[in-house]
Amino acid sequence: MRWEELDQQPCSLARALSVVGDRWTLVILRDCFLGVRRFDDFEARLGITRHILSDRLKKLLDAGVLEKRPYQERPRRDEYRLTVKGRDLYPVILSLVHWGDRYMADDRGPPIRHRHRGCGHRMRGVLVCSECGDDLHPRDVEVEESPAWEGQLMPRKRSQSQD
Amino acid sequence: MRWEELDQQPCSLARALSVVGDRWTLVILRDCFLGVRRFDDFEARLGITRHILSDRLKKLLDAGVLEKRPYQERPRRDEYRLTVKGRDLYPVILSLVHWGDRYMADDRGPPIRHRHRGCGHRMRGVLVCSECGDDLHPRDVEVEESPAWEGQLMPRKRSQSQD
DNA sequence: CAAGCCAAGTTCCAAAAAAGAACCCTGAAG
DNA sequence: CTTCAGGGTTCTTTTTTGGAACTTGGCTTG
Repeated sequence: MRWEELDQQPCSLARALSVVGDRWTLVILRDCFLGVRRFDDFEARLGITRHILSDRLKKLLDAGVLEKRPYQERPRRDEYRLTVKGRDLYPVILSLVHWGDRYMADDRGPPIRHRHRGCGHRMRGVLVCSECGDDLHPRDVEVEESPAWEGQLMPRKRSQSQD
Repeated sequence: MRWEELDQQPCSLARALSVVGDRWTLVILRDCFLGVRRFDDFEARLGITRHILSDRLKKLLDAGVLEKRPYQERPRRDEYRLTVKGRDLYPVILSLVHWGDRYMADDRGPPIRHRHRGCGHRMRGVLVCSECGDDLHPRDVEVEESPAWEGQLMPRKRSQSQD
């Protein structure tokens, strides 16, 4: 399968990755969440080539994850800002950050800490069930195919141990 | 910056992406969470070349996200399984799936539904504060540099509107 | 008024990674 | 002793990146 076909797969993960699944897009978005908005600032912070940066920003605009807004006229300059669609990627970013904090930190510990303004504490993001509020673990989640894709999604069964 | 240098960046997101940030790794892991464990099954389901699949599985083993376990002797055969480190990527995967469900679904709706065994309801994963349990939104989270990286992480300030 | 400068990109070329297909190895099984 | 299954590796062609230089429009400075 070629990368461009990924957004036609019957899988929301594959489709999401067709937007944010390449090597640089999520680091660009991390900077967006930190308040970076201008081309040169992205370039300076990311150490990414202008070529690739330009291409990725364009794709994020096309995908509706970022939008351009003028911050001055004459000369016209635009900055890149997260849309609502883009802001909704926050759980993805924060989950990745906490995974990195846990498994990839060196002896100096995690480089960034998060504090929740609501309660004032240092915290992590935790994934919970939208209905009952309990923590979610993979084994507690049952997946069902939507009838529209009957038979195309799930792995064929092998006799397999449950651990 | 070259891709291989990403794991030395003082940023947990960059380090996490040095493991799972390429085009195929997260789709491979999605299948792991669905119970796929064998080379040929991955190949058949993913439509990925054997070459790349082999390379990615090897990298996931090196990273400690997957492990090989024998499921028979004579001839010896191994399967790939998630480690605890790998299972801890579940929030990332589920967040991406729900983002895809919301923004990338076609008229047939999301291909897969999730049910929480704990409460029996169809649900989404929601990100909440580990301390107070409230929903997390980017604006409610304040980031602080750890003293060990003073000055290397945050964007330099520009006078900028807050929206 | 020419010479720079800044933000925001493009263009061009060489190097690296991915796609696609064919081939290899090991240990049964017929 | 030929075939098959599982689990890869090799080879060649396309695509993507990396790196650096060039462009464009409008200030600004001497």
